[in-house]
Amino acid sequence: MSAPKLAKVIDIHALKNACSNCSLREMCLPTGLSHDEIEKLDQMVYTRKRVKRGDSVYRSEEKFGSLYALRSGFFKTTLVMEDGRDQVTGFHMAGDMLGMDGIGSDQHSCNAVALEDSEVCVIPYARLEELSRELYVLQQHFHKVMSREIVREHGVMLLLGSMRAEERLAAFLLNLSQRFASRGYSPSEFNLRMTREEIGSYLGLKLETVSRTFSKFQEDGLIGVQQKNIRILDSNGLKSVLGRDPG
Amino acid sequence: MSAPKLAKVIDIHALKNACSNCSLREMCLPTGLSHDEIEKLDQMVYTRKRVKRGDSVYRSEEKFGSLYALRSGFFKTTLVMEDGRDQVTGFHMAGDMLGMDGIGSDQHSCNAVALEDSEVCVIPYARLEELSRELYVLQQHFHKVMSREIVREHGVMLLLGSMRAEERLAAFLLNLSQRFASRGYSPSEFNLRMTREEIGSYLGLKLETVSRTFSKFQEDGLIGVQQKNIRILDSNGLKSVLGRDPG
DNA sequence: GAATTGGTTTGATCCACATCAACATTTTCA
DNA sequence: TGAAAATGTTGATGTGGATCAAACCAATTC
Repeated sequence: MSAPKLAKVIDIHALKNACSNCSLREMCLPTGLSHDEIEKLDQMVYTRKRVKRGDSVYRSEEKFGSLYALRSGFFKTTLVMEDGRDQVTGFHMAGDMLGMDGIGSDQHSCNAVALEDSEVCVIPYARLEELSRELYVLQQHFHKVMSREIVREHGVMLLLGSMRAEERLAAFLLNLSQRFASRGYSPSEFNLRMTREEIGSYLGLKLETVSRTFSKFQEDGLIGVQQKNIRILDSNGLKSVLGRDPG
Repeated sequence: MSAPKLAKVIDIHALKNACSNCSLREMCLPTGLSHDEIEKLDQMVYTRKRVKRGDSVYRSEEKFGSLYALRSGFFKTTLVMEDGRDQVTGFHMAGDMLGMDGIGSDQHSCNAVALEDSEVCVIPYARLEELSRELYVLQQHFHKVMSREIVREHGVMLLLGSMRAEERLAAFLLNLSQRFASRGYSPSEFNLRMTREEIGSYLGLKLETVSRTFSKFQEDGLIGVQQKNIRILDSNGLKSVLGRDPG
């Protein structure tokens, strides 16, 4: 694992009205805000960072100062144990918010690593708190974003604690599919940005098990796999893998 | 599993200055607030509920309206899958905040069940949002509480995804011990409020494995177990179980 | 276009934990 | 108080996924 590198900082005042013009405004912070209110956001979100594949926006133990709205690209967040074992705690795509783990202790508690060249909007946290005291809708939306992160993690706990390998992978694929769909991409064909090992880490499985399970799903006609390219051929079939008797 | 029962509602205007006089004010919402500010909280938190063992403060799918500060007692939160499998997602004790899962979708996504007769303070969520726009310290503290819940869940994901049975149970005991300690109880002797099955569900293990592992720890002189009573005899020993080579 | 590198697939074997089963102990409540 | 129900312990056995090992494939790099 390489040392963290400095990501490039871009002044987006040049790109007049950052949030106002952003295609993600319906699924990001501006959700529900009026035009005038979004202009206030624009003043707060005044930098973007390019993050190259493999680099991180923040690392565990680092001082917390900002949240990051993922504008384009793909991230994983990871935790590392003292003995080196590490665990992927999430995969994140455009519109997702990163960094909320840092608020509670004023320092980050995981690493946010780009799985492809990405771009994030930097949201200085103090400014966000300030503005959300002023704009009710912003406050409300921010709370929802945090709450949903809690619920998402509940779901992962259910997956890790109660599901078998096939169920985990099916749930994973269906979740990805649904998230791509809600961003306007095809729910039935997409490219994985992460390796089998990263999928395994997220799902509490070894990479060989992930690979074998992909092959099994393919044999069963549920999906088509070719390296990182996934086609979902029978999404109902995948759904029925969940909660099915083993065997 | 019995149907939810109505918990008893108590008017705490009678108990003048609810939060002001509460012994938990240092670890609950009032943290960091001035005397005058706490008095504003008092106006917001105007009911308490007694919740009997086995009853719940809220259940999955129920409309969300309030958060609950756990004043005394002990809770578990659980998720239930369609096929009936269920997963304990957390154990909660005095000073903890329950219900934040409901904010994102305006309905609860898990069940909060009392493991012993308990008492919660009802915090109407709309009032909390309002007041936290007014009181910076309250806003800040509330955000920290949510963030810490996210971090806690990260920890559980690490546990479920990367640890072996002994490590999980050791981590569980150390966590409980530390939480009792921070509440002024003995970190080295306490009574479990949950069954082996509930521990197992939380840790992604079967109850037999939990029981065997307790016995093993006892043989190794790490803990003393007598049913629900736990004495931690060698907390460093327990710590060294974490991250140790299998065997 | 050969060689290297990082990732993936597949087979053979192993083991940690699940499952099944029997019994012991504690709690509940008639 | 005593019978039934719930919970906990322990042993014997089974199995899903881990581990070990060997190719294979795709993308870089020289």
